[in-house]
Amino acid sequence: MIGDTAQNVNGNVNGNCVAGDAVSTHRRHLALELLATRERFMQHFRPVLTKHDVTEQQWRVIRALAANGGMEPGEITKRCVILKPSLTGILSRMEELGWIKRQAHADDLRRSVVRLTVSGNTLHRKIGREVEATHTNIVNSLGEHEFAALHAALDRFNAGLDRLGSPPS
Amino acid sequence: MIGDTAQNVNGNVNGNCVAGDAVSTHRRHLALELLATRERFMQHFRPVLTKHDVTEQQWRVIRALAANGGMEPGEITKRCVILKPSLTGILSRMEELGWIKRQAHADDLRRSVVRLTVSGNTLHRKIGREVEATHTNIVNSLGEHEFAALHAALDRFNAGLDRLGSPPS
DNA sequence: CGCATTAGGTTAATATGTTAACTATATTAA
DNA sequence: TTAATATAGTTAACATATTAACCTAATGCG
Repeated sequence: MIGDTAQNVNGNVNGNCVAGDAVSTHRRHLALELLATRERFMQHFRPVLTKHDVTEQQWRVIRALAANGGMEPGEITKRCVILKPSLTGILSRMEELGWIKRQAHADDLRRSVVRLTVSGNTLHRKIGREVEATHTNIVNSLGEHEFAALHAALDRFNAGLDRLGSPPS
Repeated sequence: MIGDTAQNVNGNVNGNCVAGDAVSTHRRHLALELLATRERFMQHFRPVLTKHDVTEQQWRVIRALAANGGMEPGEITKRCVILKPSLTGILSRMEELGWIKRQAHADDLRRSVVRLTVSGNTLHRKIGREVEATHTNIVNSLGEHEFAALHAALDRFNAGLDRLGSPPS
């Protein structure tokens, strides 16, 4: 990835705007940049997860359960940013792997409560150590300020989205 | 979504840290927050795309092609943050829909060049107008500063990742 | 030239994302 | 109490994500 200027067939370089574009093609695309940044960041952690045969989503669920101790699927979907139909399969597989268990809710027969098993907790500690170590390395390399600044910018942006309200679903 | 404090079965609230957690469960998770923020932001645009039966990924490709006029698949994967195996199917479907065409590369028989068709360009202008309008609404509501600040924070963070180099693949 | 290596894309298998429809249970109100 | 409605999860169908293996064409080099 060194020296590939990514010049396309038209002779344009790096997506610079060309005259005559009807719709704005030159502004920055926040959603794409959030995606790209997350992707670059995650690349540092993916080897750790892959090594332990855990998917990103499974790791998110494990971390949420380790932090909260017992959650209903509905809670998990919100905290882990996973849609309900996806979570159904994710939990099924995690249950088969013996990492979690589901128990029925006493009052409401629709609901259930998900918990980490002992081996699930063990897995969390094992992977967690490596993830934290990797994270610490990156923080030390980039500086805590960069992280704090990005978190702060995200907070302010989210606060703005809060004020804006929900989109017309 | 008003007044749901998300209290879990253990009585903990909002994922606050519990005593005795072996691995750090209280720090902020940047990757998750980038994902969540992007998701919340995208919710405002999803209705527009859905209305025109275009997926997020297809829209990214359309926008990239509209801005660059002709790209090789390899370029598209980088700009749109789509892996090669995924792009294969995405381009096939877009070709069937008549939005793009592929032509062979003169020199290198492995490569190909992807371009928007006339109807692909029409679709881009149509959706683009609505997307830009939505975007303008959000910017006006949140203030340009919030966007600029987040973009700047992302830039600085990415610069830090640049200095860090590629992860051990 | 002949061969090993590299690069651009595709295929395959499995997991997840996304929307809509559906089941079972709860809740609400007439 | 009953009928309408709402809620928690699942199922179904298709699109995309992810990794590994594969295929073909191009490159580098002896």
